[in-house]
Amino acid sequence: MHRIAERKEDFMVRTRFAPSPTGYMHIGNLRTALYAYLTARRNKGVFILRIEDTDQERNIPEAVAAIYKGLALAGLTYDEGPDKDGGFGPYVQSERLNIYREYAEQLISSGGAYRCFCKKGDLDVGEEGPKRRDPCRFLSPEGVQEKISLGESFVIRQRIPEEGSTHFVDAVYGEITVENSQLDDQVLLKSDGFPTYNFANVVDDHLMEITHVMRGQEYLSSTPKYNLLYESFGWSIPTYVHLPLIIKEDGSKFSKRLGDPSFEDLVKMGYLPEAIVNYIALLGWSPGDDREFFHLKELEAIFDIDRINKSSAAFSFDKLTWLNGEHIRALTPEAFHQLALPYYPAALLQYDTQKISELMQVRTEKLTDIPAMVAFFVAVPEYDLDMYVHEKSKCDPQISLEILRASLPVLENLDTWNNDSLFTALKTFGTEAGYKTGTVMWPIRTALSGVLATPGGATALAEILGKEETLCRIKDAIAKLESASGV
RNA sequence: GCCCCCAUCGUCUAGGGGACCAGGACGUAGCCCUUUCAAGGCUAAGACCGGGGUUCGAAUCCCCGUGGGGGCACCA
Repeated sequence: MHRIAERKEDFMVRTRFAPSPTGYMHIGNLRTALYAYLTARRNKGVFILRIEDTDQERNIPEAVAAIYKGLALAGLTYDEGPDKDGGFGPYVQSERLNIYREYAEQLISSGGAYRCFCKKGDLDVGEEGPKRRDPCRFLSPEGVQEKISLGESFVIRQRIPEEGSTHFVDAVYGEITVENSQLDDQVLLKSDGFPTYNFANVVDDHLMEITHVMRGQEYLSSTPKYNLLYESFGWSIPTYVHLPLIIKEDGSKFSKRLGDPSFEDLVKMGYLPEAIVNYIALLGWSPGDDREFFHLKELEAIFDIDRINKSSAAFSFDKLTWLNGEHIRALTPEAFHQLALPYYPAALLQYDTQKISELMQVRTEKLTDIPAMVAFFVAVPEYDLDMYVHEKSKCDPQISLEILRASLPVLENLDTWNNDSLFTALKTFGTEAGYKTGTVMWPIRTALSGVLATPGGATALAEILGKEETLCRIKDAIAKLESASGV
């Protein structure tokens, strides 16, 4: 039944992403998925999605959907998975219970495992001293039979050798050796018949012919136990690729529970999925040259396990924000416009939003910044008069009033209303009146926006606002300046 | 407590015995450009955890120390 198909491509790289359904995509998980995906793609291999839902108490309904959604959002397409049979299914662990039971029994027969009748927590390690072996591992076959017939529930535990040490080579961390005496007789099959992760991952990775087991570094120390399992079964050991942790800049854990964003959260915060993926790729891996901007497709061509780092990496929102800006600027104007549109207030639609987007694209770092940046188009906010003070433009409220008054007829008489004609007209006006261009533009820009920074200068704003609204706002500003100065 | 892992600018990193008085990026500061702010360009400050070895020579190799992280569940 669960026989391994004879494959010609024995060397075919097969990687897997095996999340448990928690309801969201943790940043660390996303990176694990990404690296596994990239390794498969780079080697023309197969990327598999497997759902690890062996914890009955922790399963969240709908959580599997979040996994699909997350992967799709990131652009990580899998070749085999629950909804994409590749002949190695089922790809959901709760549907493989009979398989685990069968292999657990096999292990008991070969002596690699035994039944344990202790109650939960009985074997908890003490504060000090070597951990003691489970008494049940020494139970006679008769004793076991007796307890079974009495209906006592049991778990199946791995029988770790008393002597010796276990050694393996990790693709990232190199050689690792652990004394067997340090390893505990971990539970393989729980009393509810479900396997533990520790057992299921070994059985599945073998049956699914995973060549590169990629996972977080937190599994590094239990890997010797998995090796012992592989050995007990007589299976060949896959290449292990343990990934360094992702932490925060203060060195603490990056955790959803502690309020740190998940992948989905980051997207809601205005980051582009592609920028997040790009950034995540660089947390723990480097291409070897100075490039930092990558599209997924480019990563697929150059990602290399050999260049994965050992030490944990801190997640920097600053750098992600910068990279997000890079990705935004790399978008076509139309693509950016489509992304920006949902962030524009309804009232903005009276204007040429396409043009607004053109001005916004180079200035947007996060999509969520957009509403605040365009709010003035809809309505000029209350602002202080010293907004008209600008040293570099040699401007103050007095001069501003002069300029606004004088430029009003210039604008009123302008027939062609676009950025170029506006700029030419105002520049000419300034030259003739003896003002620097900047001195003319500052009060107008301020009058039109009421804010310190705008996407585009005075004439760009005027073009978008249109002649009528522009003149109206300038008159308002004149009135405001007049009432303040008492003139 | 025991075991395992890690250690280059604040952060991400390049570096795998001489090409390093350590390179790039983010962030920070300044300048240029300029119709505000950005973007772009230029410049500056900023690191090999400490101590021993090995070697003609060490950021690179070894050992010890220190610091940080991870693991020791019928969770993954």
